[in-house]
Amino acid sequence: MTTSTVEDYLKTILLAEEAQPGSLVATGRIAAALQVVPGTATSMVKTLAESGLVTHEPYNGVRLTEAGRRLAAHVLRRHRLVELFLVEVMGLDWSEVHQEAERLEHVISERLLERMDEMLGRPEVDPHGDPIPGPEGGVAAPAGPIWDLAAAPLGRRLRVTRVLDQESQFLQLAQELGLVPGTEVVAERRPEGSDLVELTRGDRRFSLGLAAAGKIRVEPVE
Amino acid sequence: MTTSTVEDYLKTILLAEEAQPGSLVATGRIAAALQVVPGTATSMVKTLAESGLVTHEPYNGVRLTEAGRRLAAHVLRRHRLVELFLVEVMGLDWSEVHQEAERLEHVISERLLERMDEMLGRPEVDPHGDPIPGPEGGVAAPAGPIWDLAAAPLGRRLRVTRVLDQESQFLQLAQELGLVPGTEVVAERRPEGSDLVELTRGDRRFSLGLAAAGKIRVEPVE
DNA sequence: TCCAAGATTTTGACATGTCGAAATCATAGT
DNA sequence: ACTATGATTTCGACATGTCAAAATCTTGGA
Repeated sequence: MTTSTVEDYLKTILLAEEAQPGSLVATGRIAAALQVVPGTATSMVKTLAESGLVTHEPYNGVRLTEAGRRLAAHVLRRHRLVELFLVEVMGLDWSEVHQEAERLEHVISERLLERMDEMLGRPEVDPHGDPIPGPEGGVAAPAGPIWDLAAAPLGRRLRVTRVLDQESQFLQLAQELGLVPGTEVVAERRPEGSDLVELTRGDRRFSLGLAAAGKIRVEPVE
Repeated sequence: MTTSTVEDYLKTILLAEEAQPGSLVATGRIAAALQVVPGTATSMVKTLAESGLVTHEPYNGVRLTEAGRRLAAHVLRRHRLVELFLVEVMGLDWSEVHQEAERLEHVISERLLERMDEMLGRPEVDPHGDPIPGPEGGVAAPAGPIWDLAAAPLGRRLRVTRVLDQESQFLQLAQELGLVPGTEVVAERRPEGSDLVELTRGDRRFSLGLAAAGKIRVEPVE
């Protein structure tokens, strides 16, 4: 049986690999993400390597094996289906489901997971727009260009597709501004040196710092 | 933070106290219920005693303190609300929810628990008829006589109120026979020395061994 | 009363996952 | 080409929860 600690490490490594495709994941990044000291991450990585879930190049980094990737994708599937379930069925706020899912993802049976998936209509994304891996671990590839509000062209109609931050504080802000997956916005201007972008949503105007804007993925409407 | 191991021990002790009100709980019973060797239960009991959750009379047994009882009741509340939720909302079979709840009970937040309670209409019993402790730990006291099918008077209309076994095999059998909380049966005869009771439910007749019959709680109808 | 059988506790050991601190490695900048 | 800096690894220690086996206690029956 894989412990929930192992599941957490694998999930973290998968997310880091997706953030930087092709490169090895540094043990330091794993340690930071899981809030443990670097030595702890190293020793756990060695354990994972002995179990054949990752390959470890000492002093260099780590990469999931096929078995590790499969397991990690399955944890992520549970996490994201649970998040969507908590929002859609239980009526919890999207800013508070991450933590809950963080614990539930380790104890949900296949059977219960299947029921959730069925109730939700085989969804492809969670409340934050993050793709939900299928039962076999694959994710639906996004079509079209990948923009965010810090880089998307000005003056075009854009639809929010994804919010890349799980902090409840940021999510509450995004919700207040209406920057949730599905809503439409236009990036009007990025004044030189201002480090922010001016947006309109319907007839509301507001601004967002570029760091925050970079966490809001969008796609062109039509 | 109380670990889920501690929660399991407390819950086990609470159930054992309820089964034999007034008497101390033997460490051996705890060990058997939790599938650990006796020495393990002893050392855990000592830990619980140091935390002020139980009082321990060495070689004699253990009893929950007020703090321990409150915590245990809360675990039981989570367990039973989750069971009911899984049956009512998720459509799982009552014979398979116990194991699932056994894990979920340790990771459900207060918030999610409250949502479940609300969705279910503040229920008082779980799918097996077991009472659900309130948020403060109290349980609704059953009114009237407490009978089971091994002892209930013959020839009277009886309503099943509770099934005292969580084994999925037994629960499946009970379901096939229609011996689930709410249904009506009559105990017709208990032939001398036969070790069984003959029952009717509607126009169906069947028999049940006394050991099994003793696990089916009933109350008189009107 | 005394003892044997059964239950309980004690003891020493182990697995897991963590930390702090020392040792080691990689590499950017001179 | 060297070195200082930052990242990584190693090492020893600890907490939790478990087991196996030895020691201890309780108690019913001769």
